[in-house]
Amino acid sequence: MSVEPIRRAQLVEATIHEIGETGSLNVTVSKIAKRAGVSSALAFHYFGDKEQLFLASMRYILAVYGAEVRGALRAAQTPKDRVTGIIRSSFSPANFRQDVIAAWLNFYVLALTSPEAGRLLRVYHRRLHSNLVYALRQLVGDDAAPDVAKRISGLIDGLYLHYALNPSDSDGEHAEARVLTSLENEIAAYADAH
Amino acid sequence: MSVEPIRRAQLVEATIHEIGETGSLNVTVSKIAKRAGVSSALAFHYFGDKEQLFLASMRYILAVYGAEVRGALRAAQTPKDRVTGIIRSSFSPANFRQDVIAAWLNFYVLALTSPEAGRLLRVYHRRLHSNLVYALRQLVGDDAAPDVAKRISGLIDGLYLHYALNPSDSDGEHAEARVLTSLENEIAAYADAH
DNA sequence: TTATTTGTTGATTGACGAGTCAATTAGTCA
DNA sequence: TGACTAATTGACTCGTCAATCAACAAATAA
Repeated sequence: MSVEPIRRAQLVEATIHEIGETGSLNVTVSKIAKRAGVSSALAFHYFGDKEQLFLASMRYILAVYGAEVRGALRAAQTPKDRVTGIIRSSFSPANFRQDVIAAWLNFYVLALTSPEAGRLLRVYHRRLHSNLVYALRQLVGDDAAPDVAKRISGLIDGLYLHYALNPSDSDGEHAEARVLTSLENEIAAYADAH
Repeated sequence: MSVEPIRRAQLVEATIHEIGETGSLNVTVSKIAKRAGVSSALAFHYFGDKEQLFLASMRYILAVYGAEVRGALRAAQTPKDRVTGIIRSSFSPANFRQDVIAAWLNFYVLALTSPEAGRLLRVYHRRLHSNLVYALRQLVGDDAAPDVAKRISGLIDGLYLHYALNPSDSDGEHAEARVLTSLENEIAAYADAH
């Protein structure tokens, strides 16, 4: 069988590592290729240009995250399990690796100008939102679910950002616990209203 | 009187504009200088290097934001006014300008590797946090205030991010309203507990 | 007036990096 | 074996850009 998928995976992983080390997209394709053990020309051969290489890396990160969420949803017994599963997946160790954090922040910046990056990001947001809405319906009602979902997902991303930028003052578990507390607040607020 | 402060301000503003247009820090000092109507050499003369020029721009943005918050706090009559004032300042039009958004996101990326940027960001976070805690004490009690503040500030940054990256699906007022709703939830949760 | 400080720039450099391409090697299969 | 395809690279191009510096202009002081 062909080596292409292997090389692609090597290059994607090298890209993530390299971005994690320098903290920015100012990484030369040569360095990435060297880390992957191939020539830079090969990276261009398989990915066309640097942006595509980075986008492939982001798709990989998103795929890993998506798999984790699906696993949590599959294991969930109750509606609440579903929501907490999504939240916990968002704060899983995989997402808190230094290189994954760096990739995310640079992805945000890229999304400002690259239509393709913007699309990819919006797909992720929509999926997260619809997963949350679906799980929240039975907890806070059909009407409130979309708004609650916005608040939960906003909090997830905001606390993730805080952690990413100041790991010393809060760890992943803290951040996760904070979101879960907000979830309780939301459920309680709904219960009161009924 | 000397022209230095004028030139510095021109360069800072030009930097912010230029970053807003390209969406990234990949802006040449020459372009910035040209927009400011001076030579690139002058920019280096006044700021030393590119990073310092960008950090000066961020300090400017933070100063504008800080002034807005102080104004809101000064005008506040009740504890709740104080909190809503902070929240509203965070979502003020000044913060939603395309160039300010771009500056913020790039600032986050830079904070990953530049100690000076990291320090500056942490100063901002601490100030926001302590403002919130102070205002929240009378609303949710001394014990809960710090945790509530973390959730509110997380939500502010998260929703700001969402707006920044997908302006079509939510505008600034929406985002602001969502945070205010969460604030009500927090206050209600505290009231119930007593 | 001359001397001195302040403001300013054009020209230059040195390093780097994305992307290309012609050429080589390794693998496949008839 | 030889012919064909896939995988891979070294060397090169072309452009870019941060940073420097020597020199010039303008204002200010003596």
